Amino acid sequence: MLIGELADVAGMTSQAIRFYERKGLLPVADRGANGYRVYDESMLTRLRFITVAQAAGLTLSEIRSIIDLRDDGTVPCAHVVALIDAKLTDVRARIRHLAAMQGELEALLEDSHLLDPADCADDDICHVLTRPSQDT
Amino acid sequence: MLIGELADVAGMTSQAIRFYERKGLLPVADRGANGYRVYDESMLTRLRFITVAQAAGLTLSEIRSIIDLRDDGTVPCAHVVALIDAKLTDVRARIRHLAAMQGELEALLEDSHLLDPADCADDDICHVLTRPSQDT
DNA sequence: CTTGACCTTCTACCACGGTACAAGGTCTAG
DNA sequence: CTAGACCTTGTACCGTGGTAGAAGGTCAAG
Repeated sequence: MLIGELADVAGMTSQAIRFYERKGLLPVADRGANGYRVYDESMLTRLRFITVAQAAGLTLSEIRSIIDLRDDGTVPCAHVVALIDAKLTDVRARIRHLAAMQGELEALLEDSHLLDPADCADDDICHVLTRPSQDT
Repeated sequence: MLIGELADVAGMTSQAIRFYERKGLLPVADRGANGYRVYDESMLTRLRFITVAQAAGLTLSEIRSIIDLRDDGTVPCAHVVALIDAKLTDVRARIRHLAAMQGELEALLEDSHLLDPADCADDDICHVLTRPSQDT
């Protein structure tokens, strides 16, 4: 299997596969007599793992840390659970942060109805943004 | 007022101010006889506006679009309201996306309790991540 | 034997918001 | 006059996950 075919099956581009290899997510590929990378089925499993892990919100370096453990002969389950746990904490924090921002944006929109563009002073740039923080 | 003093008052670094100038968020500064940038109070208002707008989640290029309108003599309120509206839609979508991810991560953690690391197959990399998508 | 579709490497680029450093000029106090 | 604290410019770098393009080698079909 050459890189292009593998890429098609895995639903990504050849460049992405080379990129993953460079990043250490894939073993350095075997080469054919012509220098072309040659793959077998097991590589597809790996690519699918990467895709699934990415969908779970893990970064490539986190995924790499999992793969490194596995390649070292360690069962990575505990590490994966720790990563997922940390990611969950992170996601919850981001949701809180975005929810706060959502509230602020809604308040800005709300207040903007009460403001007359004719009153928007030059040195304020725009009172829709500057009033709320100054009035509160 | 030189750039360092302005930076101190505005709570940012001199480099950041030069960066904003390069990005067109600030007018090209007047220079003293020695070539140093010289600022007056009005620049502080501008920097504060940038800070407030950033806190509202606007990007520097969005902030620039507001400032450009103001500098063109147009009252930017309507544009600002449109930006805030779009940002709100964006924030809501991101929250939905993160909430979905949160649910998936919680499910993965939940399921991980039922899995025995001893069963984690080599070619799976780790079943904590791969099982759910394959079992479902 | 040429055309087209592959493959190879290397390098640079995208957004985002700056930060860091180098090499130089300037100003003020002692 | 010199040290230290400013200022100037230009350039490169950080992380994230790739994409794009150049310049070349390879292979199968016609």
